[in-house]
Amino acid sequence: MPSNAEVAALFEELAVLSEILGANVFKVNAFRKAARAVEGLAGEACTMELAALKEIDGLGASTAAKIVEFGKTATMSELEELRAQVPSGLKEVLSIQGIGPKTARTLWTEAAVVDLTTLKGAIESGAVGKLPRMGPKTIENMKESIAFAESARGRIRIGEASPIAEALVSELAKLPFVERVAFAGSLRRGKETIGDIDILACSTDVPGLMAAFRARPEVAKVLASGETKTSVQTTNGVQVDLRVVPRESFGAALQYFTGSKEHNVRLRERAISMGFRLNEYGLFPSGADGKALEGATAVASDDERAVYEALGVDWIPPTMREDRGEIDVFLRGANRAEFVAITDIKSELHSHTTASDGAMSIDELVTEAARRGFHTIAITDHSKSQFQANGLDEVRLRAHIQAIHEARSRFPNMRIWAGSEVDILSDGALDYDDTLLAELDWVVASPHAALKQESRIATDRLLRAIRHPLVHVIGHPTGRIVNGRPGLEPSMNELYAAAKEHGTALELNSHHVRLDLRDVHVRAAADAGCMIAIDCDVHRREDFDELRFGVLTAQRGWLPKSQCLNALGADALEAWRRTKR
DNA sequence: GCCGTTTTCGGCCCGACTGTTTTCAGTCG
Repeated sequence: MPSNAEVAALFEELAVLSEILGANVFKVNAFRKAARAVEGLAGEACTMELAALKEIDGLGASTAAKIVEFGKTATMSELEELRAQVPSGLKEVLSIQGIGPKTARTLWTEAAVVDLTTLKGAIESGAVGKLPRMGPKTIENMKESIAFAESARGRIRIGEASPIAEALVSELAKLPFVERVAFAGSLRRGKETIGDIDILACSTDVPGLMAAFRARPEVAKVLASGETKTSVQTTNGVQVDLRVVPRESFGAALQYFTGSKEHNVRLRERAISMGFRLNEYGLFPSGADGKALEGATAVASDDERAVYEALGVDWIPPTMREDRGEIDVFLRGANRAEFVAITDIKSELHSHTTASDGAMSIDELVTEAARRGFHTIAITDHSKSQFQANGLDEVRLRAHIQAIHEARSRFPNMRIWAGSEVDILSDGALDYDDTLLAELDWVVASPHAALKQESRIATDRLLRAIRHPLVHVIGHPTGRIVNGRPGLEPSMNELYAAAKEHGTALELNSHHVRLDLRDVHVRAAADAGCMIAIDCDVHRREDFDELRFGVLTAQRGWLPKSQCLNALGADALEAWRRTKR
């Protein structure tokens, strides 16, 4: 069964192709809106009935029918027709900075451009220069953008972008003429990958701030520098944009530059319906004709929270600003769950010691967990099949269990569980027999090998582990690596249903290269009533710091505190553990 | 193509910037 992400990609393609063909921009937007609606869906779109699909905000008769058609026939006839009309290479032409749908269409129809190669040829031959609005400056920019696209690294992982952004913000904050500085954009929203880093600042000396920014040692190249915006490329290839705004607009600008674009569109629509206009300078009353009132004072502008509140909405966490229904949930006075926060996390349920491939001893690990304010730590070294990770055979595991039990007397205030991260073998069997598993306090079962299995086989493999009566948690359920490998692609809905039925938790592995479950999975699992364990899969001391990425992802998945194992108190968590023993 | 406590038709978010223009189209975020 095709995933929602696949269906969303088809609507996105539909949008791009119809855009190139010169379709009504609102129709194009409707396709994009449909893509987001499908992406954010809890259930699997292709299994839903036409009537149910039409009820979804952003889908209508036409888009719902396309989903049904795709579910039945694995094709979308309208998309196939568009694909037949537009050269497939035009999509890469459209992805070049500065080339939009109008230009792409003109290049194609007037200069026979069908991909990047023919575009470069048409520039060299002078054919592009003969087109309307194609002056020397535009062509020069186009050449640079092509070169950049051919060398660009693409999006980087949040765990790589965060340290760069935090270091820059903290250095800029030290400058005497900097009043406020913060990062915004997808980094603030906690997305798993980041395209570029947006930093927002207020300063009493804007030229001085711009100069100081350009002079930072991590800056490799200044891409552009004006009165309100400077763009640079850092030595590790990341683009950073610094935008300077008036102090009284900081809150509105922070809201605006945090996005997402789609969330902002919804918020502005709401502003209009309430007789306001919202932009990056503030929320302003509008006149009877809907236009901005000349010289009107902002209702809210310096404080981001006030912008939301003036629109009758409680402050929405940046992680949830994706136009997935959050504005309705945060309407003032609406009933909603308490979503998990990093301060709620009081246990680590997946960790490794030097017994397998970790860097800390049992005592070092427990000491660090205690220092972080946790009440419980589960020690879960690798099982025997993970020989490259020094996995424990039965004899070593029994000795390790003994050593963990002995550590309890040295840490009377900590609950220390003897556990294992047991491999889920390719057929779904576990790497130890049930007798040994029953001697453990805590069992995390994870797939490590055979991560390219066909979907049905992967589903059955994971279902077998979920149904196993001695398994507490399924660790990094898909085995994907962000920007690395796709991992297993099981039928997630079957996993959620089984996890709910058998009382088995699913892990959200916090490490920024894993983030597995991913945000949309967390949302669907939470809707299905599953319990989620947010774990750091600790190998080294600093791995505990990965927790923030796990919590950001959990918030992006709207995880209620009540469905997060690590947010339970010590006794409640103990009681949950015992349901499997 | 979607949507409706003004609407089933006629709207659909907003401003900055750039390069090309002689008043604005196109792109971007």
